[in-house]
Amino acid sequence: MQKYNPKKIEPKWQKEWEKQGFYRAKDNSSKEKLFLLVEFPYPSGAGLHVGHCRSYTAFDVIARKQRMQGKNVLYPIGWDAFGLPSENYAIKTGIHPSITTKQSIATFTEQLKAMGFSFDWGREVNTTDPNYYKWTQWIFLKLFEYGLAYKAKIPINWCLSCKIGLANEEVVDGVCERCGGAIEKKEKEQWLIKITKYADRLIDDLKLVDFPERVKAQQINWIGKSRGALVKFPLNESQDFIEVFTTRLDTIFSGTFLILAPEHPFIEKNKVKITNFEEILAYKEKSKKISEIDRENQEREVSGVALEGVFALNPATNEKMPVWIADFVLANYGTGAVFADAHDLRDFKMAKKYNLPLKVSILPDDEKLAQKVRGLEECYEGEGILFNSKEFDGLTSQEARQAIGDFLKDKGLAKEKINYKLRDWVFSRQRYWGEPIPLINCEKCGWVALKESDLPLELPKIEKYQPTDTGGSPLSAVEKWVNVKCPKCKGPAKRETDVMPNWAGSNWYFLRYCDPKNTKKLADPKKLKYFMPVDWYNGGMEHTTLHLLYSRFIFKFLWDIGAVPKDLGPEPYKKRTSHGMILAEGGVKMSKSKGNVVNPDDVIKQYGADTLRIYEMFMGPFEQAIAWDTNSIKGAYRFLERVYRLKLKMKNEKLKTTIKNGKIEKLLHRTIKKVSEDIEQMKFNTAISTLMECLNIFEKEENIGTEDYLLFITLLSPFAPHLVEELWQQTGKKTSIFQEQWPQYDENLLKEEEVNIIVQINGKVRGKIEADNDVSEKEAKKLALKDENIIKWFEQKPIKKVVFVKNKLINFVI
RNA sequence: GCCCAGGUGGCGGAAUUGGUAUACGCGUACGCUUCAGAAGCGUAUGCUUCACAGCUUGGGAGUUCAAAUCUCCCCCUGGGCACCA
Repeated sequence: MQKYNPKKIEPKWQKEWEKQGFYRAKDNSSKEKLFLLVEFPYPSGAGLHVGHCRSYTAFDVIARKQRMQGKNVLYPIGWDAFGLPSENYAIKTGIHPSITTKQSIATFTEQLKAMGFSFDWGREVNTTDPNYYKWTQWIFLKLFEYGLAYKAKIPINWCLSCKIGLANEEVVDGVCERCGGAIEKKEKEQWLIKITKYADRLIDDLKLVDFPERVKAQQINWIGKSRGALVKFPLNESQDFIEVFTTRLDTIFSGTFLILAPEHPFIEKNKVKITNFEEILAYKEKSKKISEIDRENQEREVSGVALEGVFALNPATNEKMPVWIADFVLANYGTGAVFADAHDLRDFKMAKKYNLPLKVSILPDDEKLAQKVRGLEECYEGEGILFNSKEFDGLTSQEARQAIGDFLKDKGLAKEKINYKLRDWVFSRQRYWGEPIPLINCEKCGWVALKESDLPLELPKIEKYQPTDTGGSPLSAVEKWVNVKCPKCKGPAKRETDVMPNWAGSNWYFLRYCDPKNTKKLADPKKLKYFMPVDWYNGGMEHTTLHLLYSRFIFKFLWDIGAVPKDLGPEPYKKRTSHGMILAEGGVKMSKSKGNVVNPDDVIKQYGADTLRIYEMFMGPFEQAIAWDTNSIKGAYRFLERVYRLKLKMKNEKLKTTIKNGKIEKLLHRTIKKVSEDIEQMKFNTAISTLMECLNIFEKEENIGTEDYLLFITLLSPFAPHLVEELWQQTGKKTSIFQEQWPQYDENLLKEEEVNIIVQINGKVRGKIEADNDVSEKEAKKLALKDENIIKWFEQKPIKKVVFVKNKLINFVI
């Protein structure tokens, strides 16, 4: 007997499908389009991860089904290939990143093809290809042209021993990730992008898209919009003032001192007045060493130092306020200064510690709590009724914010202000393996953009990938490349040597898929108009804040300047979903160092790609993280083997195609409905369990017609495409299963003629009766009371009440 | 601290419009097949009990004829955000 042999059938059909070009999306089609987007992988040396296989299989299932439903599906793939691992590898070995990248891409391609994914390989993009990054650079020049890219000095994490700037993610537990050395904040010139200009739109337009609520919440949270006021605190005996941002203007009457961030420019400016300047400098030095990550530790005790010799005035009470510095006040949020009062826990702790004055101005409703608050036994941070606030006494916090705001505004001491947590986006990296920034710095003309015709500005080949001692990019050592003539005045000038961050290439790749070979534009507007927006974007949770935010921003910008057609609307993605991670056995993360990485190649070798696909779709809910279980793969393999054997069994027994089996027909229509609906809702695990149930019945049933069997395998085809194609063509079909129509179900065939009705007594299940569909209450009652097993429970007691649910149950209350 | 998701057999999970809890799969046991093993097939499998029956969806209370599903309180796990003024 022939055995199910995936090793033989899988490569055969993969070749055949590629030859036929089934999966090419057509640029011009009268069909409705469907743009399915998965996050393109970083081609690492480690090879394809089983996690990639999970999400790519999920969308492959949807793509295959939707094609069979008549859609022109665009399901593309590409490579997000700039990045640190290749560069670090180059530093270690001297092998150019372009070589390692090429090798990795070749491996990934082979692996993806072995999975049988129906990608449109004709549209492959690669962020490190000059023909691609030409347009990444073009977008940067547009940002520059529209004044959204600017250079500024900002503090970065500086590793003292590696002499290199680190991203926040590279600082682990306050020390350098690579060498474990100390980190210091250092000011450095960086290119920044004014994403803050789009903050409101990035919040408001979330109304237009279908993203999970938590993803929307994360985006909103990251942007961190808060409404408040800017308040001026005049300085004693001076015209000067300190400006403070607050959202709690209602508490201003309890403001008893001011706290500045240690980095606040006020300190340097008022050097002369401050009598304990040495002490201040020491504190500043100390706080420099505390990284952002350590600041997150709330258990840390509050600390601070007074600026001796300086006083401010509370604009509401005119009372004198000491001015302090403390490291819990952040220089880059608000104005880098706060007014401290009894209604903020940190301020409260600080006042207690250093014996600073405290005053209460808000009282809670709760009398008992109010008593404690009044006695300064407890810090009350909530809203309440004003107290100790002159004419504003008795107002609610909300009313008071408005009233006090108006009062101070009249005196010119306050104005409304909306503040954002979102910072402008640092767009420079002092690295090699990234897109060169296409700008030239001329002593006379300043920053000058390259002409569009001079793009792409190719990354020069170099020998040394190590960053320079001064923290400059490795490119800054390539003098021939750096020293150029100014495009404007032809005088001596220097290229920018920083490169773009990883995000640059992934911000807009979905646009390039619509028209990947265009040399004149980033993509033809006509093609964009047809394929965009992305109908459904799936990716990892780790990208739902930054990548999503950045790419939404870039799309909006391109939309604003007319680089993408206006009628598309301001959002690139209609719908976003996230897949759960695949963990190693035991629920820990897969990692090379732990040696628990599952290689998809090994699974394919042992069981075949179809088994891996079925297993990963069946293992659990798609959006949930789940641990790998080697044992369970067998179940997926057994299922496919049984499907294969059923075909053989049918052939041997010479079953005819004409068998009409009402029971099986009904089963199939129920299965069509459930599988079709489950796929669209990404409930792949229950879709497969429904198919398994169907097979279980098929195996027990003698009278299965070929037509029934073919319908069943059609439903299985998106999950196990190779096996089904093989079985399909073995029945003598000359064309591919994937040229077929997706089956439709008949509403009338979903109903059963007979139903089981549960009989309950006092809510407990005591039996069940078989009855015709839609049986009446009266009839059901009669049937139930005939049954001896049910009657015995009544024990002569009278029936108080009967609850009847049609086709489900009858409950007697006695 | 705040926000979100979740807690169901030995395991992954199903059922959330309130209406048979444990579908489907893994594992386990026994049997068939085999020289033997692997694979396969069949049967059983929530817990307690010889049985009758009772109990069971993190814990507690409540609403209801009826609760995994709804309400309240508490506990735990995972994820995100966070000295944000």
